[in-house]
Amino acid sequence: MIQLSTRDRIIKEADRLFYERGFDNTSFSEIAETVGISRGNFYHHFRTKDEILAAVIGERLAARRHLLEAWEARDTDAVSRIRSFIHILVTNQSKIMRYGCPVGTLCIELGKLDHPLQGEANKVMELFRAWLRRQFEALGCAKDAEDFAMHVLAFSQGVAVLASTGGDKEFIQREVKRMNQWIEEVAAGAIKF
Amino acid sequence: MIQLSTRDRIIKEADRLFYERGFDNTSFSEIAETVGISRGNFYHHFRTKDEILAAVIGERLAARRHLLEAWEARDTDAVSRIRSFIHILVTNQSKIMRYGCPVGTLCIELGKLDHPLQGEANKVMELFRAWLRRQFEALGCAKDAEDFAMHVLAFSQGVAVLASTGGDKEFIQREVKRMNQWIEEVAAGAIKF
DNA sequence: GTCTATAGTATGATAGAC
DNA sequence: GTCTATCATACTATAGAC
Repeated sequence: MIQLSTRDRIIKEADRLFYERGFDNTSFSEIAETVGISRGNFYHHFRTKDEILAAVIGERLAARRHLLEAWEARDTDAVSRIRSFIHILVTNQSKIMRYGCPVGTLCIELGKLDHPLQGEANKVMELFRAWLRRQFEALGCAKDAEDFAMHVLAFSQGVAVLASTGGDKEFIQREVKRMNQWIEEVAAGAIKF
Repeated sequence: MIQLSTRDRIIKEADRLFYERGFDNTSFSEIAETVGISRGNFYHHFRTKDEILAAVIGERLAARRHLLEAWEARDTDAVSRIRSFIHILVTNQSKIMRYGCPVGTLCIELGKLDHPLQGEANKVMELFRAWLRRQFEALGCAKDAEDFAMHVLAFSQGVAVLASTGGDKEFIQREVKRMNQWIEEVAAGAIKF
């Protein structure tokens, strides 16, 4: 177990707080307090709030990239890979039921704030979309791969939103089952549109 | 054209600003400025920020209730009614592509703020869910009506999130078409799960 | 009902000692 | 690298004149 640098500890806690409480609603004081350093020290590592947001988004991008690569290495067929993606909803069930999807909620918030880093946050969604698209292409859905990728993404976002506003575990599991069934039908060539 | 009272004008503008910029990110000054009154006068009508949020949610609840009643009066069959619900995505296309769904984004934001009025905001989602459930029951899906209602809600939320983070008009229309097709299959009894 | 003035607090951010 | 001030600003909210 390697000791994280102060900078990395800040990014880690900011990441968590931005997710759980929202970016705008999280203050420097809160992050500093959680990390266990003073506000002044905080500014030694990050000069502005946008700087730490950029670092958090960068970290999220890298983490997701690694995750997708790991699935690509582990799962040999495209169907299993897409199922791995969908399974995030089950793996992160309890957090999603409380705070929704970290990617979707940040994109939405930055959009409303008209924040300059909105485009950066959207890149995480982009990463998923492009990866899913490649999987559907590998499945032979050349023409519809983009459409199918967007459909899977929209599905996962919708489930996350509803799970965090009154949904229960069973709801998530039912929807995941439904989506897995849809994937099977797509793979079998049963779905044209 | 009846002249709105100052109170109603405040609610109307606050509703719009909460949707477009978010609740927390909208200040009293901004609302007062938009309405064209002073901050002091604002406090004559609403004493706290939570008071105006409660009024906005109450107004939204009433408006949606009327909308659902109007559809129930206009559309005689359940399939048409559910399609009317789905069609909101097309009707409000341009705003959804910018700010997402007013209902979903407020619920998510209040959740992260751990706001006391979170439950009130969720009631709007609840209203949709119960209405959709009744439509599916009328369709003869007694056992699965709740599941199907949640599925339609999740679908609409997912499309709204993705449309506001890189989606285009065509994406919304493709998904609406896909969902309408699914409704037809449910009505025909082709879908069990 | 509408206004001006102002209190009190929290925030993002800086300066400078150790 | 870490800390203790400190600043300027924006915000919610109140008091009181007209």
